[in-house]
Amino acid sequence: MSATRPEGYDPYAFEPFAVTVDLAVFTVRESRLHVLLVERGQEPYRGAWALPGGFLLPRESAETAARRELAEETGLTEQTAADLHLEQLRTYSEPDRDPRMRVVSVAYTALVPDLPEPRGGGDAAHARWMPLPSAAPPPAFGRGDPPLASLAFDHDRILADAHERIGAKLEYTCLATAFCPRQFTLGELQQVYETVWGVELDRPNFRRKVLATPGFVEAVEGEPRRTGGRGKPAALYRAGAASALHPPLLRPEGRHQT
Amino acid sequence: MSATRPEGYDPYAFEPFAVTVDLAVFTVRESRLHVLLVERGQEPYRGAWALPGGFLLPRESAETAARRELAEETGLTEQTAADLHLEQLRTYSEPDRDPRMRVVSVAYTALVPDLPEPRGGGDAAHARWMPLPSAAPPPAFGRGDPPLASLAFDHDRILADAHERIGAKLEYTCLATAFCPRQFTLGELQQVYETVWGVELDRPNFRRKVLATPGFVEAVEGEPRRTGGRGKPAALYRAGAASALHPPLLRPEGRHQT
DNA sequence: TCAAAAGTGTTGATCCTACACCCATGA
DNA sequence: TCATGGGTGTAGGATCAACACTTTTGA
Repeated sequence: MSATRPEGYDPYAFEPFAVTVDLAVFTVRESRLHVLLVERGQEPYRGAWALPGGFLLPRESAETAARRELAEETGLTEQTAADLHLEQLRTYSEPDRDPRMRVVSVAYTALVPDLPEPRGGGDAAHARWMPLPSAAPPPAFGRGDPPLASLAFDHDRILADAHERIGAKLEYTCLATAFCPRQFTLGELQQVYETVWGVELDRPNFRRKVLATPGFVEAVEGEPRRTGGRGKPAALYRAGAASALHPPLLRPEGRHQT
Repeated sequence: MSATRPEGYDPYAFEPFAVTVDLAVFTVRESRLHVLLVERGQEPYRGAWALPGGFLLPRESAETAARRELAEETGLTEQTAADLHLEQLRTYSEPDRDPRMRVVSVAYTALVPDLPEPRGGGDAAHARWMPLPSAAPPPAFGRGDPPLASLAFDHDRILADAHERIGAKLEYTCLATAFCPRQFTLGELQQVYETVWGVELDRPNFRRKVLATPGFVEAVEGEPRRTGGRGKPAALYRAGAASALHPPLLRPEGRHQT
């Protein structure tokens, strides 16, 4: 894809690349951030946990492949999975990241509401939601932190990058609602922030901030109410049309560091 | 790269993918944002302008390939090019983005100071700095805007994505300094913001904001001074160690929109 | 002496934080 | 009636935009 390609370039002359997608699928349950992992049934890394993923089909874009894998691994229909938040993270291409052959992987991050236990559509028999350490993720833009766990391939690194990214994106986008069910209370939305960031937020201020941002959430008309346990029932909201937060909702530590 | 790979997977059984890197190299000169383009010498899109780029060598990561291409196209030594800002943008993998074969491209964004005219190291005989329309780029998170120009392949889209990304990143990172030479004045730094965003900023406030952010810039000791034309000579600074801006430096329009 | 760019000061508006306080519900 | 979570109010501090003003240079 360049002016520098030699005239008679033959794609078969090079060692072929395989292209895969890997998914970091996050959810919030029981005030913990969880990621969807699958247990590998074969070498290499047999028995190790890995991010779900798979090869691109011959006429599939990475986006399409990621959406397909997401549906497969969560056990949802493609129809339902089409509504889930999915975004490209970055591409990993170190030559030896897979010991067998040259594999370039396009990693995606998905945010889903608390779903029923994954029942794989065949392949993903050993899929599980794994809680992440509840410590706050490293502040954005710092690399080189140690891996969180010990996953197959370079999936520790991918997971750490994804974790860091969503923490940063909560600051200046509305995507926290992607973790919530169709209708949710402001308390539930606040829990998402507190869980992902690992901090406590002031409820009155959080409420004002969210409601003051046009398009972040919309009140649900018929005033049904609902409770998270006991206490006063809360008003219900659904996600609004906005995607960016202006001005951003900064992490409390954010304002005291470099 | 997944538990779903069949046991006897043969990479040669699939149509092979080619993997390339494409570079959106930006610079600021004469108060205009410029991008480095090359003229294609062969079909398809012969005679059209395209982003520089090329194939991954067999044992090269995308990052390494991008760094190598950056050095080649700018005519700098690899040594010098190693200091330039280079970051992954995203990966483009639509099946028909190249009419000849299946090509997956990892796009990178590079920010460079105002360099001498590119004298390609052989391949890039027809490289040129092209000014971008001086209108402000679309605010972050809005997609689906019309392409800026008419480049080969899907390079319009890549360029638009890169343009949008750097506009957004100036808000919450320190990377505006990547556009400046080793030593620069605050006036030059402000010009970078004004050029990329297409707005005018208040000089006193800009100055205070930059100096109040620890690690953004460092005063150069021996008080040499320098002028941008006429007027009072300005103090010189160099880039600091910080990479993130907390709190961010928001675009003026940013605070009045959704 | 004038234009142009650097740099300092000030003021009023706005935003944010940290609270205090009341409301509605289940046990 | 008490504990729990939802929701409103408010005062002080920090931040910021706007603009006036001084300084230093080249022409």
